[in-house]
Amino acid sequence: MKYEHLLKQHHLKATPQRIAIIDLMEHAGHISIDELYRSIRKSFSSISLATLYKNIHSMMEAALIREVKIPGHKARYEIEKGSHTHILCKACGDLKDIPVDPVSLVDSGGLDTGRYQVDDVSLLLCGTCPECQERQND
Amino acid sequence: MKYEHLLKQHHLKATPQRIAIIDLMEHAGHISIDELYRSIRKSFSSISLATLYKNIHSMMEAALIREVKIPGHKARYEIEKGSHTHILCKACGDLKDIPVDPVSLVDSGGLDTGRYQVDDVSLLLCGTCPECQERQND
DNA sequence: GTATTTGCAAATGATTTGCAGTGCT
DNA sequence: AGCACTGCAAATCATTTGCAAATAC
Repeated sequence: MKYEHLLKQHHLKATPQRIAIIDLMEHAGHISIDELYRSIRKSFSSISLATLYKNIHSMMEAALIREVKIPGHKARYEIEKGSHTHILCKACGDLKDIPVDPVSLVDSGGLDTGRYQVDDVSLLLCGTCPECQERQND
Repeated sequence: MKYEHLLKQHHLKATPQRIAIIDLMEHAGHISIDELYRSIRKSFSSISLATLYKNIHSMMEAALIREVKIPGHKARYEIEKGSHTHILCKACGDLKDIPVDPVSLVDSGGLDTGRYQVDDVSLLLCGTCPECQERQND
C-alpha cells in the first residue's frame, strides 16, 4: 500500500488509523478536523478524536501534511505537495488549489524582502466561484 | 480623538474599551487576543475578556479590523488598511508588514483564476529575520 | 429615553493530557 | 520484546452566551 510507504518515509508507524487519515485527506483535498472525524467514522467507527488530534500533530511535525488557515474558517489540512496557490469562495466556503507556485511569482515580481531569508510563501485568493456568482444573479 | 471618529465612521459606538483596543492594535501592529488582554489590563484593569471578544467580533463585521491567520500560530488582528503583504519569522514569531499590494502582484503575474471573481488576496512570506539569522550563527 | 455595551459567571466548544491496554516493526 | 500508538475519560484552554447594571448618543 502506497500510504504505508509514505508514512515510513516520514518515520511514522503505519497504523490503520493513519492510513485512513491520509486516504481521506488525499481524496478530500483540504479537510478540517471535524469533517475528517465525521467521515472517518463511517469506515473506522472505533477511532477517537484524540487519536485524530495526535496524528495530525505528528504528521505536521513530520512535514507530511500542512495546515491551511483561512480568516473566518477553521483550519484545514492537506497533504504536503509542493508550493501552490489556494483560492477560496467566500460564498460557499469551497477551497481549491491553483497550480501556481507563489515562490516564483514573488521572485519574478522583484519583491523586496529586506534582509529576511524567505523559504516559504503562501498565497490565498478570495472571491466568488462561478456557481455562486450565478446563484447571486437570481 | 481620532479613534472616536474612526469608530463612528464604521457605525460603532465609541466606548473607552473600544478606543483602548484600537489604540493598542495601532501601536502593536498585529496582536492576538490574549496579548491584547494582558496589555490592555495595564491601563484598563476592569475590562473583561468577553468584552474583548465581543468587540473584536463587531469590529470585524464592520470591517474596521482584519483577522490574520498563520499556520502554527494564534490568530492576530490588525487595523484594516488596504492590501499589503505579511512576513513572518519562523524563529521568533515576529510578524511584519511589507508595503506591497498582493493584488497588483497577482495581476501583473498574469495568474489564471478561471472564472472566479477575485476581490481579495493575501500573501504571507515565511522565513528568518536578520536578528534570528545571526543568532543561529553562534 | 432607548438601544447598545459592559462585566460577570456559567455554558459551550476545541484541544490536550494521563494512563492502561494494544499493535507495529 | 520494546516502544510507539490507541482509546477512553478527565483536564485544560478558548470562545460564546445570558443577564442585570451602566453608558453612549
